[in-house]
Amino acid sequence: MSGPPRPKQADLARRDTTRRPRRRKSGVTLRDVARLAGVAMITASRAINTPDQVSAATLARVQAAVEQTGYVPNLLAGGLASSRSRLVAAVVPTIVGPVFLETIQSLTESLATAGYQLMLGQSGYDASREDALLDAIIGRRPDGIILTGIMHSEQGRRRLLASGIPVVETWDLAPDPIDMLVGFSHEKIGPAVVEHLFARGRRRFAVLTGDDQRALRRKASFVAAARARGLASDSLDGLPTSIVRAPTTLGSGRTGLTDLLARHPGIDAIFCSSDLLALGVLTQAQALGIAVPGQLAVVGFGDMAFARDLEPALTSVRIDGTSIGRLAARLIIDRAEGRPVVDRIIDVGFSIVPRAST
Amino acid sequence: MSGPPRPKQADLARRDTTRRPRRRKSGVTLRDVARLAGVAMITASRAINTPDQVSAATLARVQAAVEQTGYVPNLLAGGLASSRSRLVAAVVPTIVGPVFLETIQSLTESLATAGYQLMLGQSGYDASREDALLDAIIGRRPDGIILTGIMHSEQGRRRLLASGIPVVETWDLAPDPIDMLVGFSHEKIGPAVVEHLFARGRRRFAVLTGDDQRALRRKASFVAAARARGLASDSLDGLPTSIVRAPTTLGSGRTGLTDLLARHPGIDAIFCSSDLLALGVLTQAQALGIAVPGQLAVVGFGDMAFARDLEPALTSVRIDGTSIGRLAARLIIDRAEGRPVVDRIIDVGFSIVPRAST
DNA sequence: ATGAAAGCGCTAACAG
DNA sequence: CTGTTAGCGCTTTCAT
Repeated sequence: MSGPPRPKQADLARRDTTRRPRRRKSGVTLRDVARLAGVAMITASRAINTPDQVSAATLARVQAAVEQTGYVPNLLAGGLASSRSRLVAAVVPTIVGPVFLETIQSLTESLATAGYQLMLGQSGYDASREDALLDAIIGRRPDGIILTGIMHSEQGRRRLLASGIPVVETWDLAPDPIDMLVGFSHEKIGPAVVEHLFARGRRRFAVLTGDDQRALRRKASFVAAARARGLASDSLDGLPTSIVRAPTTLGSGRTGLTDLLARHPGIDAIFCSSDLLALGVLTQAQALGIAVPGQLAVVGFGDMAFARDLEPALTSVRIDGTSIGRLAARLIIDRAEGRPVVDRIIDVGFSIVPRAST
Repeated sequence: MSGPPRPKQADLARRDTTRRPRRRKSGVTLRDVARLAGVAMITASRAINTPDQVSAATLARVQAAVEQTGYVPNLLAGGLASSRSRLVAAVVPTIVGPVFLETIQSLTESLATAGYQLMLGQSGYDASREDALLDAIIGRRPDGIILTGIMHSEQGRRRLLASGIPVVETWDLAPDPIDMLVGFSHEKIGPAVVEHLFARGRRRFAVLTGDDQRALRRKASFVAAARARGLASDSLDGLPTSIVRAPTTLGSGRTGLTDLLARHPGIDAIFCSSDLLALGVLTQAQALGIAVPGQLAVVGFGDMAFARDLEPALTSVRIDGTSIGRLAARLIIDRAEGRPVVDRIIDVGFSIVPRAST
């Protein structure tokens, strides 16, 4: 299996090295383009990246050479040389569950338009993998990191900080952001929903929620607001509550309603932590012959596209996920291009979209 | 605004250059780790990447140095040197619309487990951006590219081929794959659904479909199979059909049913090109007082999680998106690690999950 | 098991 | 506007 002995070769063409040069694996490089265009590599580079810095004639020759060779710049090499990877990382707990989809979508688009690519990481609900994920991300030296959802062990925060990479946290209004922030206050949502329901004559509230941190904070603010209105008892958690495992599903909405009704038959309004949960409640209410909104008012969260088309149409808390994505991308890009970032903390707010279900 | 004049500095510490060396932007490098551990860079590299090749004592020293410095390897540099980026690109038409979510999810997980990251690109429904996206992807020299959905201009195929990057096409069974393939036959689905409905006594079929290529091919195979059964007329398209714009929504399902019913009051079964569309049909049927499955049978596509929890539970064509993602990842990784790839074309098939709606 | 040298392909920093 | 030189941080190749 041993290869042929290395020939003691004629040294005419060699300088003073007996080593075999590393073989080139890939195809066309900038060197080839430059050679073909009859310019220096750096000139070819400028023609491609900053065409203004090059004469029209040169530009045309380089472009022709690119065309002819099918050259595609190696962004790994470019990134290494310039410390600008043109990569942005996004971390989501999980991609299923439609909550962050809009945000990822608009993020991808905004970034692509500016010449950046999105790298996607899922932190899962498992904290141990978070560390490996962070390494994988930081190791690629992205121009920015966008965090959606949880992911803030103190350890993680420190490593992000130490990396020096711009970070945007989203979908929340943390008291002490790592760097930049695009979000809204989960604490303000509960009171707003309470007022909405109260104004429509509801008095016996219940909550059906997933067990993730944000949803639980919305629930807490809902209960607190109800208590302030004198609508929550001091026993139990203050309000009839059913907590289901995240990610929430239509099925857990159905069982959740059944569960709540069994324990608290008198309720006349339910605040759900997702539209999917609310759809489950609607479905189960129909199956049980409970009139919505007649006997029961239902409020969702997220205002997914389907909410308006349900029967009855679903009242929901609307978060503008598209704006969140667009703004987060802008923050990162501004920072990467060296532009001043004016608002490091952006509150996109929320709204309640009133529909037939309340 | 001019900076201070460059000092004509003492040349003691300099060699023969008067240039200012490029400043190091980032922090800890392998050089620092190696120095601290008292070994050569390459040894530190081996300790990190191939620990078996290093003595236990050296390994411990390097690990300690890594720990102490907080070193995170620069994967851009590593990728450039080794021609292995450990990046895999996935192209989806759009991320909203839950069809490919499962696949992306399992792709991300499988890749992360093996030390690879996923880069996400959206081709949109716009062919002009496809080209820019391809450049952005190829430029990063990913170890593999996974295609879901459309995206095959002849031009695009050629560029992918020329790039030499492993490609996996998914969610289809193309006659002439670019490279590798994990999918199923859309053409076999129509006949299977026809048989399913026929066996349940349905005879007057209709189709409600999005206007994307795959859905239209499923529809065509459905119509052809119905015709073979003698259940399609030769007029029109052979069957009552309503085509809505992709991405499909609950709302277009509602209007689609209304539309179909207005033109063809006698239909007793509808094949929908997505579960969301089917949910819309169910919703509208309920609003119109049409009994499902009594008067109308409904079949969806995708078998989303919610299908089983609907009222009535939805019969749907199940595609194992998770398997597709896992298998696609394995193909890419096997190829990247130099393992032989045995099955370049994998048919994951499909199944019909019979539920109450038929 | 460890190391020295030579790049990977590109761009920053200067000098015309 | 164009070119020269020297790296970016890592791994390959060959040698010990």
